[in-house]
Amino acid sequence: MLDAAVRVFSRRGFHAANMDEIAELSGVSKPMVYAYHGTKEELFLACLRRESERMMTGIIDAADGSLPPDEQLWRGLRSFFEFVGAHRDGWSVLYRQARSLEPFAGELAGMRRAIVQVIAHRLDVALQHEGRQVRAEDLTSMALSLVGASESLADWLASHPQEDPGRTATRLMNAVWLGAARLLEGETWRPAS
Amino acid sequence: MLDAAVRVFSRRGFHAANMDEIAELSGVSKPMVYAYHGTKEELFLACLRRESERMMTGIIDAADGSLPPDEQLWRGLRSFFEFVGAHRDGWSVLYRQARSLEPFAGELAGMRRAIVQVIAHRLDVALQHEGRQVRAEDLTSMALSLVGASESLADWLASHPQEDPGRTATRLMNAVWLGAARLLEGETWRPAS
DNA sequence: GCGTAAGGTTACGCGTGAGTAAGTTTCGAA
DNA sequence: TTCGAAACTTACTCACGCGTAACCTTACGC
Repeated sequence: MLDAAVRVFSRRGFHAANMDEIAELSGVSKPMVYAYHGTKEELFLACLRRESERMMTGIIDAADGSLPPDEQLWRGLRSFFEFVGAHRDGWSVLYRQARSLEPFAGELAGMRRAIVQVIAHRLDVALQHEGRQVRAEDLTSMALSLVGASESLADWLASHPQEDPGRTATRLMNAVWLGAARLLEGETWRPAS
Repeated sequence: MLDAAVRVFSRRGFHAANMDEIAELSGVSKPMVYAYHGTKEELFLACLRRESERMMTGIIDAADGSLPPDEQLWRGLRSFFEFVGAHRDGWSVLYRQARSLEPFAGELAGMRRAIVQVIAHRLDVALQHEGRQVRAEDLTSMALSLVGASESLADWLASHPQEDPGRTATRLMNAVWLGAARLLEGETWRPAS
């Protein structure tokens, strides 16, 4: 029943989705949907919570803290892309719908900030381990870039069903990790003008 | 009048925005809005077109093709972040609202694909100039990552008014360009497992 | 067999907001 | 001074879709 809701919300968007369609796709009548999940907002929130928990637990379990930093990062990314590949509709609800709808945007934004902070912290640990100190704001912007790049590739992956999530994760590692490694060596790029 | 519409759309979202509020903020009555811009969808589209054109012309003008690749990239990025800094509401409409609304998503997605292809092509030129051949799909994923990272930082910038757009652009260059440089030297990251 | 409660459905009330018809003011030309 | 059209407003219609009241039906204890 939540599956039906997630599908309709992802295809139509929160507002354009109507409860009758969700009910029909669930194979029950509308008052049943209300009986089980309350109002439309509550139903949407239930979808949101389920999908975000599925995603987060996968990532957290994958990125075991005892592994080396690059391995941690890679496993986290792979888990993320696997979630997107397996739950395209869920991803669409989390990323496209919830982020722009006022009652829900805050919750999602908070979750995203938490992820960014976790990644920034891991980067910090990795860099300190190599004896380098990096400003907090630079760490944050690196983490933000990484998350944004992941989201972008995730969206691409969601519309390319034949693609392998692991391959996508590897591509991103290549594009990002090596840049981080350079920074780690003290190299920086500066504008000429 | 479009300014008022952009503001309301960005704050409330397309559906929650109502024409009465837009009319009131414009300082005219509702039928006037309809007289000048047709239906709500047409009004939104007008906002979309204006904001996207502002953004695109800025970026295209900045990234003059005769400059060296890194300088081109940096100027394009700086122009993009300057747009976001100066037109937060416009950015919000383009990025948060339009992408998730069915009648408009296609147009925006097409524009974004075009940007990704342009960047991928520029990267290709830069790499070939250094004598390296890279698979088309790798170029695309690098460009997608770059665009996603830019969007992510743009969103962060939009909620940090005191921040300097140029600084944000420089940070992104540091995080991304150096990674590309490594790839350029033939180095790649591979999963251990 | 018969009351009753759990688990449904059908059919409606009602607010909201897009879009408009009809009326009003402003202002320039004759 | 009057006519008329352009520019604008007030006050409405009407569809849509959330949420619910009222009505069925199946199954189980007594």
